[in-house]
Formats: sequence, C-alpha cells, structure tokens
Amino acid sequence: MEQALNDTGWRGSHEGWLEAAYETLLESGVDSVKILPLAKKLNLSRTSFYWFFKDREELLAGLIGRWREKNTGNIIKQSEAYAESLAEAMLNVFDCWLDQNLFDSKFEFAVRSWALQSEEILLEVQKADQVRLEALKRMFVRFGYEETPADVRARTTYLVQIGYISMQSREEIAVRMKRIPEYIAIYTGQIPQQRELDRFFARHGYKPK
Amino acid sequence: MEQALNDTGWRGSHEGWLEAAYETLLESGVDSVKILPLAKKLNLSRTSFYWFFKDREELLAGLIGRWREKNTGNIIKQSEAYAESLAEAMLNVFDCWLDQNLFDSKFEFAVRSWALQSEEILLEVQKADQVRLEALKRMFVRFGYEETPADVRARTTYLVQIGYISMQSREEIAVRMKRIPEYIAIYTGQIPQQRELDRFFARHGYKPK
DNA sequence: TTGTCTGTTGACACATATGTACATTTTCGC
DNA sequence: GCGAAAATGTACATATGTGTCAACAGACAA
Repeated sequence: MEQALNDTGWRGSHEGWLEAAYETLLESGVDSVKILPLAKKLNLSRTSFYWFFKDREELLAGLIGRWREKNTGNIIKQSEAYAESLAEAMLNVFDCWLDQNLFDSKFEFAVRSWALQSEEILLEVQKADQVRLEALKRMFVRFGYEETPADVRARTTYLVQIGYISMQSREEIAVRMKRIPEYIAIYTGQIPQQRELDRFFARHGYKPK
Repeated sequence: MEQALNDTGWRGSHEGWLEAAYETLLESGVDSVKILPLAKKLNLSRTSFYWFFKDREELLAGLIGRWREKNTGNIIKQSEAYAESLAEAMLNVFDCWLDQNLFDSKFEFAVRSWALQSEEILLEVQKADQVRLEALKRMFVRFGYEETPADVRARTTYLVQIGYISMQSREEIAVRMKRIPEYIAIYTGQIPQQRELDRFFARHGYKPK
C-alpha cells in the first residue's frame, strides 16, 4: 500500500508521536493522551508506538520535558533583559505573554490542569512557579523596591498572567494591547513613556491608532 | 448484614453520590469521576448508582450546578457590600479568597481544568468570568475610576486570584495575610487604613503581631 | 543475495469502564 | 404482619484502553 514517508523513509518517529501527544494534551488534557487515539490520528498501528516508547508513561515524561525547557527559561531571560526603567523592564516581560515563541500559554494551562491528578507534576509546576517568581522579584529589587513590596508586585505580575491563561479566552491582539499601559501603571506604579510603548507595540507588529 | 444507615434508613442517596463525586473531582479531576471507583469509595454496588442518576452525565451536570451556585454568587455579593473607601471595598472582596464558605477555590480550579476537555464547560466558565469581572469593575467605577482603568483594575484583582488558585499552593494563613496590605495598595493605588485592616484581620480570626 | 537493522502489524490476554435486565432485600405505611 | 416502594445486587453485553509477542516488510550494506 502507498504511504507518505518521512525523512527516515518511515511513517512514524519518536518526534511524531510526541508531537501528536502534545497537540492532544493542549486540546483536551492528559487523560486524552492515549495511545489508541494517537495511533488513529497518525494513521499507524497502535502497537508500533512501543517501538519508540517503553510505555505511555515515557511519552508523558517526554511532554513534561518539553514544557520545562520552553516556558520557564524565557521568563527568566526576559526579566533579566536590559532596561532603562522599570516600565521598560516590565514590557520586556510582557513579551512573553504576547509571543508564542517565548511562552506557550496553552501548554502551560494543560500542564497545570494535569497537576491536579498527579503529585509528581504538581511538584514540577510548583518548582517552576517559585523559580519564575524569584526572577520577577529580583527585577523589582533591581529597580529599588524593598523585599516585601517586590515580592507582592512580582506575584501580581505573574499571577495575573497565570489567571489570564486559566480563563482560556481568545481575544484579539488589539483588545489586549489597549490594556497594556494600564497594566504597567498598576504593576510598577509608574506611567510608561510613549516611546517605550511604541517600541513594545512595534516589536509585536501592532499599530495603535 | 449490619450497615451504617443515613437519614432515610438507606446507605446510598442522591446527595451521597454527588458528594463523593465532588470530592473526587477536587482531588483528581473529572476524568476520575467514574461510577465504579465512586461505588468502591461508598462501599455500594456500582449499579445502584443508576437508581439516583440516569447516567454519568447527569452526575456531572449536578457537579456543575453546585459550582455555579456557590462561587459566582458570593463574589458579586461581596463586591457590592457597603464600604466607606475603595480599600475597604477591596477587603470585602478579599473575604472570598480567604473564606472557604464564600469561594471554593479547589472546586474552581477543578472546574477550570475540566473546561479544557469540554466546550460546554468552557462556555460556563467564560460566562462566570465575565459576570464576575463586570461586578468588580462596577466596584471601581463606584469609587470614581473611568471605564478602562476600572476594567483593568478589576482584571488585576480577579486574575491574580485565579492565578493563585491555579498555583495550588498550600500556604499558611499568616503568610497570605502579610501580603494583603501590599495587594490593596497595588490594586487600589491607596494605602489601607489600619482600622480597615484590623477589621479585616479580625473577621478572619487572624492576630497580626 | 543475504542478512540485519528499523519499523509495522495483527492476534492475544487482560483490565477497567458503562449501561440494562431482572431478581432480591429492606423499609415504611397501613 | 403485608404489600408497595425504595434501594441494592448479580449477571450480561459492550466499549475502550494497555501491553506483549511473534511474524512480517522495506532499506541498505557486506
């Protein structure tokens, strides 16, 4: 029978199964990441899965690895990026919330939901939260805040975003952009400069009118 | 055979199954809400479930009903409660976040995770978010904020809490209380009066030192 | 051309879930 | 005590999932 072949000349691959698992996780949660449906999606026999993975657990471990690498790293990087003012630093962090390449919010939500039914995943998530919050707190401290205020402001910044993700809303980019200056004002207590905003809008390909 | 009996003289009941389902939902998510495990938990025969519920779907519908009644109502009530200042109004809303009777955060999180795999539940959750955000926004407007700032501040308030829930952290009440004044300052832009804080602490049985 | 490595497949054994039909037991009003 | 209703349990049919095994097939190198 004629079949579409990939690089290796074969239809399946480790990456292929992982990618399918990733998509299913984002769409419908861990409990939907099952080998049989995945096989149907890939048009492969269910059992050929076991050539690439020992079992379902190994596949799920692969998903967590993917998440760990992608989401936490970039928040830290952005919070440490060069900035002349706190408002500008904050806008650097906001890059994460608007750029799929820096932070995968659907992935984030799916993993957090997963944590509900797995103590192991819960620990992973809590570790990530801690690391991210500390990075954000350091940013506020860098711009002169005391420990406690810096901590609470870091929390505000981070938790609003986690909350937003958890609303699973599908809003136009313009709607979200309109709120940005106001958010910056609340989080930092200072009004962002127009040129700072313009730079931010520009790098996200948004033209305010 | 000797058996523990309830009010009706029977071991099972509509409420009993629903309660067990509720507990399981909170602990491990919807996918774990299955009749067979529930029966084991209740020490009942699996099939006797069908005397109280048509099928599993009816049970899940019962869970959603419970959630709808409890969580959304109280946020609205608290946001409309009498207050002399915005800070005091904000503290009224904070009652929800600290009082299990006003807002069930575990339940909230479980339902939001459920929304990932059910379009129907997603719509329920989004409707609830909208209603709650509008109530909070009205609160800010009542105290003199313009539309947009009121909206963004309402979002900040609400999303931080949703984010907090989604962190599933288990913190001491004292740790959380210490952040309260700072949160009020960020959300409202004004420092809360000591007597307002004292009143708040008192009604949550917390004694700051 | 003949292995051999890489990957695919169907058959099997098993576990866990749902829902229905029907017989049985318990409780309560009379 | 007796019978109806309320509640429970047993048996069955069915679906969907997991994982193992042994047979099979394409690519490629000796």
